[in-house]
Amino acid sequence: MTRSEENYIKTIYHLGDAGMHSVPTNAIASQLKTQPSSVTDMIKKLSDKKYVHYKKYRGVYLSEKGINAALTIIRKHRLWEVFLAEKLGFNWDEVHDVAEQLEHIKSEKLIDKLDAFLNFPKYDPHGDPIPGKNGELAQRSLQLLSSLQPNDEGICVGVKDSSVTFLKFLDKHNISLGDHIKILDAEEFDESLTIQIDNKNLHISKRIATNLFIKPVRE
Amino acid sequence: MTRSEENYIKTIYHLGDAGMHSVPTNAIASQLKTQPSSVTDMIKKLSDKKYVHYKKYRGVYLSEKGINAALTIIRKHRLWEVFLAEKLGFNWDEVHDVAEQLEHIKSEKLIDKLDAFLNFPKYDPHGDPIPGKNGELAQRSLQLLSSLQPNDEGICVGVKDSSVTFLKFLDKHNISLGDHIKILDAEEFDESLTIQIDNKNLHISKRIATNLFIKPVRE
DNA sequence: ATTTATTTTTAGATTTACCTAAATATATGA
DNA sequence: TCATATATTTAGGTAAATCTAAAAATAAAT
Ligand SMILES: [Mn+2]
Ligand SMILES: [Mn+2]
Ligand SMILES: [Mn+2]
Ligand SMILES: [Mn+2]
Repeated sequence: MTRSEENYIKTIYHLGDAGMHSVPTNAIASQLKTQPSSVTDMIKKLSDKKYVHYKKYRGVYLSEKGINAALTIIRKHRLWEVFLAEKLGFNWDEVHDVAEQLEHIKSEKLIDKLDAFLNFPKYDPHGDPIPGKNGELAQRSLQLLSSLQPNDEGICVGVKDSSVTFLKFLDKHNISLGDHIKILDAEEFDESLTIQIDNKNLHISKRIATNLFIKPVRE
Repeated sequence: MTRSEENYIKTIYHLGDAGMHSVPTNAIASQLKTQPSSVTDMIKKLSDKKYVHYKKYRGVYLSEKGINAALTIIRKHRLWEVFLAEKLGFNWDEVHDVAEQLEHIKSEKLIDKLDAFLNFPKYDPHGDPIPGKNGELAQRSLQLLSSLQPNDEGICVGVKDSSVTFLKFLDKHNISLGDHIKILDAEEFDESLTIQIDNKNLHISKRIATNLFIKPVRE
């Protein structure tokens, strides 16, 4: 698999919700910042190679083979992110771009050894689950912070938006994964929330609340 | 710089003895397993970009810019080799191929952090010096084992041939870098040597002796 | 100094991953 | 339903890095 093929497969996986539904050509094009015609070309190649199912004008979705390929790349990407953050001291907003390169290194042994070296982590620095060697994905019961009610409590376990700006915003307000969060008040007007985090009170907008994953804890 | 350009620069550096003298087209072609005509094409590009000095039919040699580029790539290659061997437990005959891929990852921050994580190593697993951030190369006084006389002693600090077969041979006979070696006897007929290593006596052929670097120690 | 052999370059193709512009299919909405 | 808007594909092209075959330059050998 070429680097380009890998990037397409990964993109189709993410856009198609883990290979569940089909993905329109234009969505892939805008994600990869290429022209739709380039996507059509590549889709044909991936289809010939049986990574995707494709019917003209009907979008693509990943085959079993394609899903496995995607999971392998995502596994590598996320393990490298853990390495960069845990071992090299990168901030969580810096790991993604470098991991985009490292994910294409071809060596099964390297990934297995890296996995062991990192102590078989289950989640990456953004709280996303790391697929196992055979593609197993940890599934957690988690909800968006925005869906909680006053007095609900939980642990912050992931970010939905992992853009640099959002991650830097969280840093600025001292919100990190693992933090215990309790909803103190919900403002009906703008759906903003007052939360208790790290024993301090914080008022956050709806926008923020819809991008933080919480694992609820029984009071 | 593209990956291909980097590979050419690195090859020219090695074949031209650290950029000292010029390198014939065919040498580059056979090293990179490409056709001489492909080399000519690339050389023209590298010349346009001022990485090499080139006169038709006269071979190429690296410019100052080219030497710096080469040292950067070699620095990355060797740091990754140290990482693979020291941190991930790769054997020294397995690190090179993976490092060939890792050396092309583009992130200055990554390399600086990796360097620090590894505790600023001066040599790679084969005893080759690791260029510093500004291209400084440690120079040691070292000679080939084959050049020593009976009763001379030294520390084994590097391999000249770092092919998988030679490294595996050394493993088999328990020869590793850092070992103290003393010449017991030199056979004039076939230039083989009897050496004391690790308190055991070993008889080695000329071929072996010309591929081990020794740092002599005063008796 | 010629001839012959070797090395290197040129000329012209090929493959991959892109692109633009035009054609065509699908979706939307009056 | 039929016209219009949008999405997608086709057709034809480009740049990078390769290749083969042929031409030209250099080196080696008589
Ligand atoms: Mn990422
Ligand atoms: Mn991530
Ligand atoms: Mn190496
Ligand atoms: Mn090495």
